[in-house]
Amino acid sequence: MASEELNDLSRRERQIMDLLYERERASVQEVMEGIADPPSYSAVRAMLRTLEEKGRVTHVEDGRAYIYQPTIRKDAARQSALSHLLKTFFDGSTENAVAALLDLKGPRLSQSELDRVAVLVEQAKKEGR
Amino acid sequence: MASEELNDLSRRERQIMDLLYERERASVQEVMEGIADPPSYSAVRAMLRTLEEKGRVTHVEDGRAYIYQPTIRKDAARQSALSHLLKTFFDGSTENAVAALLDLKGPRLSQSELDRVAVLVEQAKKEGR
DNA sequence: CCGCTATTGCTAATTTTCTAGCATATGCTA
DNA sequence: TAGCATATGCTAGAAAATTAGCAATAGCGG
Repeated sequence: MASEELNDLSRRERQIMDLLYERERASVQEVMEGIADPPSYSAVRAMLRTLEEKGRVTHVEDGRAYIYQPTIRKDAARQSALSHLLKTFFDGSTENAVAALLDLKGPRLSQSELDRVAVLVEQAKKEGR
Repeated sequence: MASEELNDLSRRERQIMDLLYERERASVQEVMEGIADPPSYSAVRAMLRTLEEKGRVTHVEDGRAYIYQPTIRKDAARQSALSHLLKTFFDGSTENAVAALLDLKGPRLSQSELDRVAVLVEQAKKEGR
């Protein structure tokens, strides 16, 4: 049961998938504009076609234009990416990951946001009983 | 000022870098064994050489064998990866990311681990004053 | 010392990725 | 309705990634 997550994608394909997850959906133009050091319009089209063949994206038509979006839901992709990150960089430790996360934005985290995070942790504690 | 993070690496190169971060350091053999659907020994060697040319890894000799490790420190690479993940999947929201993180392991998170996370959040709150 | 094994240095070939650009269709506007 | 701008469908080519395998060297066991 092979359910690859972020493997088997080439560099540019991954860039495109990332953008599609960030934006939820996008036209060829938008994909191209959203990528740093962007490939040509033509190249983006070709890669979206490839991704569609691989079953990673679908498109719907909006007028003449195609709007693409990932086939795997964002929350599933998220879990998978997070899981991989945890394994690769945090030795599987949720605690370490949270620490890094809090560190990342440092003082730019608002008190209220931290409050909400605290609530989440409380909830988890209760559920874990 | 070009400080690429995880771009400009090919699929296999990324797999290798991930493994090196996970293990901190590894021989060619270990890299090969650590990768799912592994490339040949020869291929791994070639890619490690490429990565070294690109400045992403260095090696030291251990007897006849080379032991490779990333040039960018784990904590820096971590921050960068986390930052990218946050942007791509969590709309930049630390809160959402923590929620997903707590969700990921669900009930398998120990009370004591949650306690330590709570402490981290408390600290962040104080520092943010 | 001799042969065996594991390792690196290379180079060349194959496969995959990435790109360009032509042909064609569709909607919009004057 | 004619012309323009913007899309897609293709196909072919160039560039990059991936792989294989030969030659040479170093250590080790007998």
